[in-house]
Amino acid sequence: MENTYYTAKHQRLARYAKALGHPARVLIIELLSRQSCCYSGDLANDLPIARSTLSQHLSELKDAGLIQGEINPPRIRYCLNRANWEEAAQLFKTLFDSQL
Amino acid sequence: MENTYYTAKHQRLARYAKALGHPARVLIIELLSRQSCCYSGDLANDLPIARSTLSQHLSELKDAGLIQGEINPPRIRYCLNRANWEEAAQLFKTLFDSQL
DNA sequence: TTCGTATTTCGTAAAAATACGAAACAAAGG
DNA sequence: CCTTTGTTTCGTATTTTTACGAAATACGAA
Repeated sequence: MENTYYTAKHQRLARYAKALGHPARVLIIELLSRQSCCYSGDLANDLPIARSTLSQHLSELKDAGLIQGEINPPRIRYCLNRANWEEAAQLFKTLFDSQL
Repeated sequence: MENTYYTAKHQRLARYAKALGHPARVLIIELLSRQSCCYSGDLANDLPIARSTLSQHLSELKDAGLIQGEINPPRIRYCLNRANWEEAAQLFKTLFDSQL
């Protein structure tokens, strides 16, 4: 991590961008940002992928910090991680605003 | 492409996001958006990777439509693709603004 | 306790991304 | 023509991503 070339911001931005780098994850995020929270099963109905694959995508979004899941047995409720979502929004905004 | 789940916007957003999903590419884009255009060799000095690897990253950004290169022998001048950059900015903005 | 529901983890396979150095290329200058 | 310069393409190796179905887990209800 002792890299003088990439700053923490570069790395975080890349991390968030990568998490959004698949249409399924974009759709998941879009659904979550519109209707607050969702259960994995509800998401499964809106996506053309196996539930295990959906679970993997959810894990990636979670690892990147964009979403969080709270257990609500026997289901798991996924919501945006608002704090990180705000950070990501800010990082992207700064990048896009920096043009001449 | 006949997928009723992912819209064209989801796919384009994912494409742009994926292109930004590596710190080297974030840095490249940041440099380009700040100082209009750059030569590949100049970028090489700011990045901790081999020139051939840089060339690959530039190709990916070009394939995603975020940058364009114009030949200026014996060098190649890379610039942002402004139209697509605007589109990407708009797509991200819409995504981030759609929260409750 | 056994069953049913919701979801994840495991095992695995195939494809894509990342990286490097060597070689190729294209154009200008000697 | 030969060399130098800037850059890309090729060949290759390693790692990561994407995807699926089967099995495991966790919990409430019967």
